[in-house]
Amino acid sequence: MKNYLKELNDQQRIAVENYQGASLIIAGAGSGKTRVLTTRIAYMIDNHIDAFSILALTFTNKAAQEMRERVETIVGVDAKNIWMGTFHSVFARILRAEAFRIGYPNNFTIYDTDDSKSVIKAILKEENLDPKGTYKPSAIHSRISACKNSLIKPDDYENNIELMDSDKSSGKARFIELYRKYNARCFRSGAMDFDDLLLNTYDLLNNFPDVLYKYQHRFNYVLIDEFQDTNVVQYMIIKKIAASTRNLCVVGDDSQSIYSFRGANIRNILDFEKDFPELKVFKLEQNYRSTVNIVEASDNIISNNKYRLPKKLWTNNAAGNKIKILKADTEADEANITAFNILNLHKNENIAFSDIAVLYRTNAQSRAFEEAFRRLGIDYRLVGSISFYQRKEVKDLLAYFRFVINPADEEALKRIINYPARGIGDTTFAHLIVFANDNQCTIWDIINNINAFEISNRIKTVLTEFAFMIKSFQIAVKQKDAFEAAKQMSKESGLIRLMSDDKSPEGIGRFENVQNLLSAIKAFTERENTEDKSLAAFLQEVSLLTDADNQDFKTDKVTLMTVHSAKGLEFRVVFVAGLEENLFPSMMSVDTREELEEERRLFYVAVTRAMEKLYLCYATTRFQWGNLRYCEPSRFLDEIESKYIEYNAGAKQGKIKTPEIKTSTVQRKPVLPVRKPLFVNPDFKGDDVSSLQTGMNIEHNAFGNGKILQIDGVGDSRMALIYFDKFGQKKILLKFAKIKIV
DNA sequence: CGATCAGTCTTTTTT
DNA sequence: AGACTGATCG
Repeated sequence: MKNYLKELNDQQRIAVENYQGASLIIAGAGSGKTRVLTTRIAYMIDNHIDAFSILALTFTNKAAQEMRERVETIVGVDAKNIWMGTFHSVFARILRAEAFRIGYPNNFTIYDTDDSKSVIKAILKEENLDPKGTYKPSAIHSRISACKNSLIKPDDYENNIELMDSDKSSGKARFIELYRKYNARCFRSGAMDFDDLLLNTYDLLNNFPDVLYKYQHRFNYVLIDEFQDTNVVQYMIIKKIAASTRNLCVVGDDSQSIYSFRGANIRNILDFEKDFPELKVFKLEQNYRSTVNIVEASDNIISNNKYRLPKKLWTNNAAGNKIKILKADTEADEANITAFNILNLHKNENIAFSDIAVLYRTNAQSRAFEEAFRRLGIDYRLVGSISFYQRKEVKDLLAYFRFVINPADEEALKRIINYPARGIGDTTFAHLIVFANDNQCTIWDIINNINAFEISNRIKTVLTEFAFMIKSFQIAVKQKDAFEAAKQMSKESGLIRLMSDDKSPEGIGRFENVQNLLSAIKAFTERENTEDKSLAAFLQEVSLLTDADNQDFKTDKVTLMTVHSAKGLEFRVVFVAGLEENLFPSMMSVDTREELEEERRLFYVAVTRAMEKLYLCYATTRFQWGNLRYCEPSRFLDEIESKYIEYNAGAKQGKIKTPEIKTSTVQRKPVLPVRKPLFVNPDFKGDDVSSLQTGMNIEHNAFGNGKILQIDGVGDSRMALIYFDKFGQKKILLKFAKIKIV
């Protein structure tokens, strides 16, 4: 028997050896899931399975990287050839090769949530809808996202009477229209949002048999980590890819499913059993991570959930310390008590800071801890929801790169066109959008033909200079390597000067971030085993990185992060903060059993991160929206049997007061103007525009029938003034127009 | 067009 | 309390 197999227990080893066919590995917290997955892959390669034919999908980029390293230590360089990554990054890679089939440029941009919301805001503005009323950008976005994650496209949505009716009755009748317009706008910008990466991959496999064939035959073995957190599209995609070989191995723990708000669906596990009736089920129930107290307390917690697969974790580890409950007066007090305990652990028990984590429900809670830690000189690393690449100054420079690579990218253009200030304000940009809409072309097309349009000469000059600069950047990107091109753009755009002029502490921080971005590009171009070192490849990679992917957990610092980002990690000591009603469980999630059970699974995840010591903290008062609130201890604390718990003085007797309920201010409903939806006929064939003359009756691909009132200009600048029956008078640049003579 | 100021709204969680 | 928006003025 191979040496690495000897290190496994019987359940683990069987799960490794049975790599053919469909497998469901139900792996409890701390049961050696990653070890099984990596050993299984190594074992496959040892048994002459071609590394190129293995696809392994993980939850984070970091997990993929670590898994690759671990496989490599067993089987060597072959591990480099395995396709390993997150759903999003692997599919983005596939789409980059195949995007042309669905009408996208291969250098398509990936829109992050901010970009998506900004697109929605722009649409709401054009449609004169109130972004604070019924149509909140974030609400629209999450609804669109939910649709995409459940494979409901605009046509499906419109045909679904239930959805349409519920929109009507809730006053959101125009949602479907916004959904379509949002998609159209992204498409026109050559951009895909996170959900499109999944949906478009699905479409690709579904609509192009040759593509499906190609990937089915390329990936003979598919492995999925954290399967409980996959959503419908993700499952549909892997089902398609694995359909011919049926070698699909999924690993997961239903008790750790914490992403249903993102469309994750525990039902995938049930569907998997139905779709692959031949599957073998393996259960990993021995916990190697935590003490008896922690394992049994976590079992107390999770047994309150009704919906779960039967399994029982056990451990051979020591009984360990009791779980300590810390009661604090305020959030600052909570942070101080935590900091104090951390210093004690560090001094008296010689526990490294890097072995300690503070976990909380919401990112906003980090602040108090940061302050306390700074005051007491405790080094910490903050894993936030905003990654390095989402900081404003970094995104600004990235936007230059994005736009140079994909000049259809409107969101990028919006960021850079007047930054640094060039005297191109909102009004001008709004004009450009109107011109682009009228001409059914991109804003970049308009800028390049700006002389044909009615706009002040000052603006024309500035825009022409801008276009000249962008074109010089485009040449740089073609001729130089990613780093040199990036350096040139950061200088010549004026961004560097803008940053270095700002001598405030924040300004210096921003300047450093931009320098760090350039260093990251440098490192990217010098990296081994990355074949595509273009700036475009760099952009794609960083748009899918999370903050956790960027952290190095090796330096000796205490880790601060949300429970969500702690998934998959473990620490010798864990503090779970803010265990109060309306915070953990969240106020938003106590209305239904399903939501509450998800909060409980989240708490379960938090507790099971701890190896040796666990502290559960709560405060009796907390500042929220500038108001002091009284807090009740979390109901979850009562779910742990008292024999596993040790209270600090008076911890259990929290003051119980009903929190004040903030009454919402009555908002006046905006008057909605009527606007005709625009239907663009994709199959429309225009006549030769040079034959057009004043007085002709014509048909336009988007605006329908009209009459030419006037034509002026020559060459590319030739424009027609047209009166449309449905849209009134418009000035249209003939270069882009699709017009038929009637 | 851009800077400043007042008023509004915010909190889940993330690829 | 702090970020963000929109209105007003230079």
